[in-house]
Amino acid sequence: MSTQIMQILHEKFAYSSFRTGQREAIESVLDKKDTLVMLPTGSGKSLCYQLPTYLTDGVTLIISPLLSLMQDQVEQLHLRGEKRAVALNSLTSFSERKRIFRQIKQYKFIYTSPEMLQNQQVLEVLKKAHIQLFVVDEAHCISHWGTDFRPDYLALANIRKSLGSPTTMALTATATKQVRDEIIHFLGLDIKETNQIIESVDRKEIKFFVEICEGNKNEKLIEIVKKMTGAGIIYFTSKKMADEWANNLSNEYGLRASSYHSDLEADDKIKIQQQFLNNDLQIICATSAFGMGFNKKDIRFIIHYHLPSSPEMYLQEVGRASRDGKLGLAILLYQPGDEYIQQRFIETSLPSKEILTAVYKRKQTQLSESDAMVKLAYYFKETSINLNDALQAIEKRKKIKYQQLSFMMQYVYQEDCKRSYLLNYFCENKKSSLNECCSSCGLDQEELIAKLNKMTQSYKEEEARKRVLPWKEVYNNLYNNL
DNA sequence: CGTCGTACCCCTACGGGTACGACGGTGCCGTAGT
Repeated sequence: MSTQIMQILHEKFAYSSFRTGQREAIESVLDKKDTLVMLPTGSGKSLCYQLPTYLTDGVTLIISPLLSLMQDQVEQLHLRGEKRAVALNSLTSFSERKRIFRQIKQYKFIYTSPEMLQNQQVLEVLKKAHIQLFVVDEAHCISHWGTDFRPDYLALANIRKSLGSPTTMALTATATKQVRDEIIHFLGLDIKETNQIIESVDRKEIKFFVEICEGNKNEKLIEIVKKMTGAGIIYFTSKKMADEWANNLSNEYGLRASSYHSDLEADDKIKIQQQFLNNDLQIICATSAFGMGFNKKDIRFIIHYHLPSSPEMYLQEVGRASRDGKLGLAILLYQPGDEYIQQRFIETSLPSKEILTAVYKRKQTQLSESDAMVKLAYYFKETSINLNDALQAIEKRKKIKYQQLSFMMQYVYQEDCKRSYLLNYFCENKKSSLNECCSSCGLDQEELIAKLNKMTQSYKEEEARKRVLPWKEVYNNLYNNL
């Protein structure tokens, strides 16, 4: 088996060795063990399910949170010469869907959404397909989004069961012990039998800073951004602010900036990502909509204008910097009162007592079942025998969210090592004694920025060296100079 | 918290001031209607 694995790695993926965790994950599912894999972003998680797919009969079903992610993965497989990959979602045309249904058994990789699996026709077809590996990509979404605004994520255990309980693999980059337990729970896996492959969430190359502002946050943001020459993301908690700042930075300060949030059309999202990748844009002013599945190697700074909802969110967003393994800067700008937005989100994102009561009393006339909040209420109804239990469960959820928020507040005011504090949340200890670690460890921001800018400069020079003039251009230049 | 929209007031006319309340974020799918 071992030589077979290496052979596939070489032939299909053109790699000669594995990165940390990959081999273990692959061997685990080949051994038919349900597996939870937590590897840092950009460490090749898709290989963990793609490779074993080639060593088994049958189909691998991948549940993915975003349409763009599905399209991306399918495209990459196609480019690698794997034609037996397909995405089954709302973008699939009726005729295409019919064709997929007809030849379902011929595919090796089927990508779909949790919502799509609620469609009985889709499920019936998949039942016939002999799914041998059930994969949940970005599995923290089960816990984060499922319990929040995409309740269909919570139905995956039943789906999995009705597909004959295939070997299951959940992949994520950041999940606390609690979130990992929830993933296992909502997939209907046995916690003792599930093999967990966990790597550290620490990204040593990213340096943490917190700036506590007293009414001068805007000036502070400008001050920092003006110094930066490399690529960066500024995260906001409001779409409007993201738009305003993107305009402000480009019109007033001549920076190449654009905003990114859920109001954008899919085409524009792709366009902006592409421009950022090509360094046609230097700065993205984004809401939390930006980043999942996005892989730009040389992002040098991540600034948070608003307070993130949790340490997980913060590490996810910050983790988009420094994929090249070189230095990166993470700055959180905090102004007293910033936590109120998050508090409001907590208070309004769970079903109210009124909705819950209506659901329990089946007063369906006033309820639209497509409403995520109502669906979530139904979920609480299914899992709690009576209304009081459900209300208590909701209170418990709220409490967890408040704990996460208060952890971020403590992070802001933490005078000891910021990194250690974040790692503690993930039950990890800071391994090496990093002197150059964070603002609490006495790291100098100016010096770091100078280093980052130097790095960006050498990147640009390298790119310029690589850029050899195409012969046509050379010819035209010569011709024009005659 | 900060911002923005709306209702209301004043009391006669269209407009300015203010007080109060609402809102801020993440994505699938399907269906109605163009």
